[in-house]
Amino acid sequence: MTTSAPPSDRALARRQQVLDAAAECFRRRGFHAASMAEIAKTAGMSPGHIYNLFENKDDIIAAIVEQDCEDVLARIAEFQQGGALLEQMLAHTEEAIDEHSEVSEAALQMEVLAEASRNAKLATVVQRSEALVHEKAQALIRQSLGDEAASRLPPDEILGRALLLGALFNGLTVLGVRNPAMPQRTAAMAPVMRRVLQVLLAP
Amino acid sequence: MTTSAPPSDRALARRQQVLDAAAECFRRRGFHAASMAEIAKTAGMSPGHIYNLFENKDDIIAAIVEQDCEDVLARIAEFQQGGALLEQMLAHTEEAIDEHSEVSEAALQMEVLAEASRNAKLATVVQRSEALVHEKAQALIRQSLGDEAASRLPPDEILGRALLLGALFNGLTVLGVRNPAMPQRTAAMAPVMRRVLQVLLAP
Amino acid sequence: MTTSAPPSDRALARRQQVLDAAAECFRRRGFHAASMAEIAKTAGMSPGHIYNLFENKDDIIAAIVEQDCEDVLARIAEFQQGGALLEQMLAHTEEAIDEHSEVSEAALQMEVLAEASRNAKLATVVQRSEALVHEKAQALIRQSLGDEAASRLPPDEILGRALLLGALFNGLTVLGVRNPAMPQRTAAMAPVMRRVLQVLLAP
Amino acid sequence: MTTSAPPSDRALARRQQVLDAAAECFRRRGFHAASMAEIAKTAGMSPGHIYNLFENKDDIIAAIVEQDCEDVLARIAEFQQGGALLEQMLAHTEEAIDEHSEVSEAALQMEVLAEASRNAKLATVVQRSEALVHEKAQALIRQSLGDEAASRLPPDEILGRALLLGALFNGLTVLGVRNPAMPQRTAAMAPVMRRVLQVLLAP
DNA sequence: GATGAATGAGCCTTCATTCAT
DNA sequence: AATGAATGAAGGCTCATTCAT
Repeated sequence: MTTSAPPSDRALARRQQVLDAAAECFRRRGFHAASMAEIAKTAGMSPGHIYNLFENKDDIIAAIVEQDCEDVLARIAEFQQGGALLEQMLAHTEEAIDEHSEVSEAALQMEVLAEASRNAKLATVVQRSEALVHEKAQALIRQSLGDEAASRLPPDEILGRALLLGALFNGLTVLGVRNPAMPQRTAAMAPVMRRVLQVLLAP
Repeated sequence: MTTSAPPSDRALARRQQVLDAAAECFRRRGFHAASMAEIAKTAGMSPGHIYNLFENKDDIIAAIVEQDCEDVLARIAEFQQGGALLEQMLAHTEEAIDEHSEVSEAALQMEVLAEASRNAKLATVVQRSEALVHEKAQALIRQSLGDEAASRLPPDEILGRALLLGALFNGLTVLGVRNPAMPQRTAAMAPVMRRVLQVLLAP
Repeated sequence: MTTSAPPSDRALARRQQVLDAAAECFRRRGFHAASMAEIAKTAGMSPGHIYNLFENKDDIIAAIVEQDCEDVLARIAEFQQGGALLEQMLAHTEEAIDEHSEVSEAALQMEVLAEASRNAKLATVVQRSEALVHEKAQALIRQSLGDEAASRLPPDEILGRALLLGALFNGLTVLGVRNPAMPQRTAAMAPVMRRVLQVLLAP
Repeated sequence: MTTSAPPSDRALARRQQVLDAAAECFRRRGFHAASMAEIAKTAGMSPGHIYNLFENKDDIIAAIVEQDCEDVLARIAEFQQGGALLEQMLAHTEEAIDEHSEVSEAALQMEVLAEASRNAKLATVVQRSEALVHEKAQALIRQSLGDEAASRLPPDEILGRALLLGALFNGLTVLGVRNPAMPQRTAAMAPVMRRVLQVLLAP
């Protein structure tokens, strides 16, 4: 019943095909409206075979979230090697805003979160992902402040900054759905955002 | 097809029953998983009768969003009469955080947004709601700054502040789902949040 | 439970309103697609009240068929007083063709017949109507031939002619549905029809 | 959405199962009263699977009509090879009458026609079927008359004869519903019918 | 590994009919 | 006599999932 053997390389590649196809379908149609048949067709395989690679539909979206999480961690790692965090973010504020509020990606995020609030397995994945990201984010902030300065702050200060920074970016995603296509949005937000980033990242 | 006569008081009360029941079901199960039968049962009426009060299932969630919008506007109006905005928010930071990140309400919000990105009718309602709220929020910020100070700011400055403030609160909602039940969350965020609010609301 | 008192004049008029409205709705939408709500609205009364006047939806269509039958009998009676049958029909061949193949009426006829083949009550009405019409038609043919000539024919000859005449007109109705809007239809059929009528009605 | 690949032999056989089952159910209960569940059961498969073979319920009845049409065309082709048309018809008049007025088949015809007058897709199929049959019928009549004789007739004469012949047989079908089970019906009509056929098919 | 035919539970919606007023 | 709110059964259809091949 349960998969026992370790997945072969071939199986891994097939899994990735499904993940890519599913992400595309979910973005296009939403999690519920995308049918396994459609995903199978997009992935170039039969519906039945997907069940040799994934437990069920929920399992697919969980795997997508896990992969997204790794992307975010990789992103953070880049920052970590890029030197002064604050300067980097100030330099790419507009891009960051645009990227987070891109609507089709934002829609998928909402879908995932809605689903996570009542699907235990997905909730686990989402929360683990969140935990990992927060941990890294705190490390990044701490490093950016310098160890001395960081150690002089109140104990939860770094946590609070990381949480709020996360909230801010997630809020941009929500904005992407609630208010798509306002032309001056990015331009209006950027200067304000820069001041907020100062507050969150400066010593 | 649609009822043309203005709905009677009785019908209005019945509609409200359905809206309350539906909101509860959507929170509990999600929009797709909540069946009309379940909503009907919760509302204490037959499934068929719901269709005398609402066009269809989509119409129900649209009405819920409209009502939420009115609640938010009422909330903003209270602030408007409560005097200095910044002081009020600084005084209630913890409450605001807790309230926005309450998980069952947050789940419903995610559901609505996910649905809105693919359902034209709902999208219209969500976007109109967003527009109204933003308008009021800008008025509130302008009033809070004082007319002189406001007029001296760059043209999109107020817009940018309102957008970011909105994003921040929506981000708290997302946090409510991604990271439910971290005990020190509110305590850790509040001081940081207060500094951010200063940046967003001070002259 | 059962209606006991004889229907008042007012009730009779209300019944007629319903019959007219229902006939209109059935023609427009078909028997199944026309809802009692629509009929009620068209008749200018509430759905509930229709059930004070008719047993149920089937009862309405049965009453319509009965009324149609009376119309046909009246039509035959006119012919009976109009003198030579054959000459009358030859003079109005085109009209008769057009009238019988008019599509919206034809559609209703099909609906009724389809329904009659499995609704016992309606079947009774339809068959009684058919019997009455046939009887009158035979009388008409007999009268048209003259009693002497008629008496010299084989016993079932008149019956056969009446049946075939009926079939022919019903066939035009079917044609109205199977082949609506062929411009030259009437013109092409009329001369042939006249020759057939000669065969059916001449001594 | 729709299956693009050509249906396999297996699929074709399954389709036929459904068509046979549906025709039986429609005859027994009527188009509207026959449920997909009943059809599925009769066809020995699950309701869901029918939708792998047919677009929807309407599509099934359309396919039935198309098949009927082919049967009729095959019938006409037999006549075409059987030599003198008039003689053949005179020799089989009784059978033709009985066959056309067989009640359960007649009921299905009525149902189809009623439905066709309101369902665009079905209407197309019915009208195309009618057109094909008429074309063949005219060819048959023309051939039966001999080319010389046919060419000497007025231009719409053949069309008129074909239309009337069609009407006559369709009228028999209606008779099958309006007047089922009159014992002497066939015997009474046959001689009259033979004289009418002379008029329609003789030079 | 891979297919795709097949299942069947369950959903939204409609509508004839009833009944309290 | 008349209303129209309310019922609830039933229908067409979808789709995640299974399984014989």
